[in-house]
Amino acid sequence: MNRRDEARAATLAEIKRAARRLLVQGGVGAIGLRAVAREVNLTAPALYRYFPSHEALVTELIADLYDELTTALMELRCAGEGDLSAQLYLLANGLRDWGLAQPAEFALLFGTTIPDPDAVGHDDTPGHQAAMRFGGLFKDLVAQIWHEKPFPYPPDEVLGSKLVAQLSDESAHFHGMPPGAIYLSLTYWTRLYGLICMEVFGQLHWVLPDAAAYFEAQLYEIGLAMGLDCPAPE
Amino acid sequence: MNRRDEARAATLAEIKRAARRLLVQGGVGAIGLRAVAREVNLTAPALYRYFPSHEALVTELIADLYDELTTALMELRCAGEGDLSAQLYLLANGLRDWGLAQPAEFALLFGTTIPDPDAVGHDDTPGHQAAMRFGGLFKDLVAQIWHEKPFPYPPDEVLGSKLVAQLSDESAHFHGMPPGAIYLSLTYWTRLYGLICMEVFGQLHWVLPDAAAYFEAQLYEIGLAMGLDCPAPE
DNA sequence: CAATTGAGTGAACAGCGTTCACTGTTAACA
DNA sequence: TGTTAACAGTGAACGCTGTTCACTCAATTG
Repeated sequence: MNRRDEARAATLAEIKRAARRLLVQGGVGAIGLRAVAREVNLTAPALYRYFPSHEALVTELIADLYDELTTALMELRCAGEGDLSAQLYLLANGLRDWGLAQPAEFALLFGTTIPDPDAVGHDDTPGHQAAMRFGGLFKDLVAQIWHEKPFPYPPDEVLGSKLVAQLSDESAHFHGMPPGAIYLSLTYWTRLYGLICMEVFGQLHWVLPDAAAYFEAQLYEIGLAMGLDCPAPE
Repeated sequence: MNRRDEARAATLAEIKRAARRLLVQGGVGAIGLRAVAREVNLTAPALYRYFPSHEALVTELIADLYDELTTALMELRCAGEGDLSAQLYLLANGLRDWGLAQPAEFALLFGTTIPDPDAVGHDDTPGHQAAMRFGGLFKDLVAQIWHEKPFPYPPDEVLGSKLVAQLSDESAHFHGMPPGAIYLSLTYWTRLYGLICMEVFGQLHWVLPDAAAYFEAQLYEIGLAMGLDCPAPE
């Protein structure tokens, strides 16, 4: 490790920290090259020694945030050792709290990422892998819940063959759960995920001024459906 | 109506059409003042005779899109005359199809709108009112379904007093439905809404390559829960 | 017919991402 | 140890953005 390499690593970390600071303060739009450069006492072109483009900087920031959120949630889950019900609550509330506390970061990860139809095969980007690790959080927990005490699930007939085929392909990621159980898990996941997104993005305030109680009720409902011993809300 | 006023109205409509064309082709980022101006054979400063700022242009475009989507869905609902189950399917699938067909417009309406904590009192913007009219679509349908054949709903005790209080405040918008029934309706709405958002924004492809079958199953489940006679999927 | 309103233009400003020629400093090799 | 190559960083510039301003010309009004 050269002295130059050390300086480089330090500067790179400082750039990321600055970018993140600007993101929190002023949203994605605030992450300008000149703004970041000013924050670390550099000029804008100097940043091109560290990132090939502005977009690359933001992309790397996204991957970092994903990793950070994932580890934070993993630690949170570890806090509820043994009690799977508590772990579900910790995970769901943890994600919600994180989103509500830092809407800008949350939006960067989960908001409005219109998929490029052309970009199909690039599943090896760090952002993609980080997203997969994040998704694994929920899959692992759900699989553990199911293997410990399988909850009832709809038979293949009511789901339709096309859906069952897709769910079966996902079976490996869900540690061998049957399609019906994966379907239910997916339902719960999309419910929580959609709920949090809507609340953070203000799409829920049209109808509910404070979504906390609603979220709690939904989480309770989902926990019950998974056969967990959940504390009744308020 | 002067000849000048006519020309003005025509130009304004043409500007909106051009902006919309650019939106469809290249997303929100493509709606540049110079790009729009070029499209209507004007210069960028000329647009300031019609809109106070670039943001105002986009905002007005949003309101227009809301209105257009709302009337399109209303017409779609009218197509399923009498059959409430068919109307639910038409509405849900209509919104989904609209979002999938025009992701850019969909993102503009429903994506990543981080609410400004300061801007609380401005509930009189055309965008807000358009959004309310849009929300009314689902509320009206659900209320009609419930009044025709009330579906079972959880008693107030299991929901918690805080949530019941909020739901009761919404009772007027749901044509006098009880809190428990509103709660269930809200659950179905957020499920559909979240599902469509996630699919359009590509957050569902991580786990399901084709979300059509999944959406159909969810819609079937929801229809059943509302006590409707729904066609079983495939 | 004269005065006024208003649409539209072209130049300009600050800021954006990005490129390029150019400085020093640091690391590597003879 | 001296020479050379690699590298961080700068300042100027390009084309782009939203926006403002002085100005022109046509249409409306009195």
